[in-house]
Amino acid sequence: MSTPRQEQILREAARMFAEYGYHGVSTEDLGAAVGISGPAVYRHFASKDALLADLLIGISEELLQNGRVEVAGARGPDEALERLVDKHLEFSLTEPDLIRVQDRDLASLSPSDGRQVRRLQRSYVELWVDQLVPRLDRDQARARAHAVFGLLNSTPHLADAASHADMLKQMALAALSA
Amino acid sequence: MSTPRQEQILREAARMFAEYGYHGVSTEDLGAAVGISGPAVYRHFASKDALLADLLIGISEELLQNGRVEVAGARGPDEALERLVDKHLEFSLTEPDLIRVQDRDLASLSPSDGRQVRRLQRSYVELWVDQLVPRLDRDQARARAHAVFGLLNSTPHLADAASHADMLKQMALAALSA
DNA sequence: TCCCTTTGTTAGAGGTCCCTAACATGACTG
DNA sequence: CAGTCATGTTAGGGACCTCTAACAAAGGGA
Repeated sequence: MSTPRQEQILREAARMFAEYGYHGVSTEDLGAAVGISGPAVYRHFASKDALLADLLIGISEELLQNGRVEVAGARGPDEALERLVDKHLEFSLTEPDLIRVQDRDLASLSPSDGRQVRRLQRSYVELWVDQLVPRLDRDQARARAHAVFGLLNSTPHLADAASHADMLKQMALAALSA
Repeated sequence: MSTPRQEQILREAARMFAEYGYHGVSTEDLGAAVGISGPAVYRHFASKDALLADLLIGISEELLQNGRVEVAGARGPDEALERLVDKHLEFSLTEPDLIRVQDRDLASLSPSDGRQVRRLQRSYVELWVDQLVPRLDRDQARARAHAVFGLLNSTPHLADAASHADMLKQMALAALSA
């Protein structure tokens, strides 16, 4: 389904999109990053749009899938929230570029791909909201979830984010319970 | 120093850059947003780069200036932190577009403008860090400050952020004390 | 009244970008 | 060994983008 070359291009694309934005990176840049010409990228992706869609749909699906597994494995909402925080943090520590691209270049997707990504993201948010409803109404819960995402997704701004993982987890849990 | 027309263009530019990114908005788009042609924008700004620089330097200076005033008016670090949270939140509620553009399109600035903006941002961070050092070492304090910025800057993702201002403040304070 | 400044217009130069066309080459496969 | 497929290459078309040039019109002194 996905060749090594494709994965390689996607990884470099994530890095460059995170820094310069989708429109700030040319197909020539993308090819050069993996040692091929610009047009050769089209042997592996139908279009630059499709490449971005692959990235964003992939990350959205992975986040949602991870989240569902954690919630299913938890005994109750409190444990579920702690596991969601752990998993989300792990993701944002290992893939800060993808985290950054996801909310940065969503508007550059085609309308149909944009809808799909937003639908996946909404499902992921609702997963968190479901664990918060025992204590809050859904509207507050949604705002709280987004705020915690902002906190956990701050890792791209940190030089050595991994060394602060524990602290970020404690901050997130404190914010969830405030 | 700054004409009404310039302010008008800057406001529309912030809105469009926040949504599509600097490279995703053309000078024609910028002009059209205020009812003039694309080239007419150059009667008010030397270049598209200069326009972005105006935006980013302006917001960075305002944040830093606001922060300094709050810290100077506080009796101690705890009160200073609460006032910093209040002011930052007020800013991100009234100017979500600028908040978004600031960390999104920084890489599109000229090297020299980029340095200036990063210097201002660093000073702002250190303002927070200074209030946290009684309890933490500077490295942890910096990570904590960035995480709280992420939390407070989540307002662009919220439909009706203003109605959750109180909750966001409590979350931020809890995260600072965790 | 005349001229200068300000702020707009359209035309277009020069460059970049996405993507296709046409061709090359090496590895399988019958 | 001939043919096909996968994966590269260079050349270039057509669109768009930033910015300049050349000109117009309106307002405000001297």
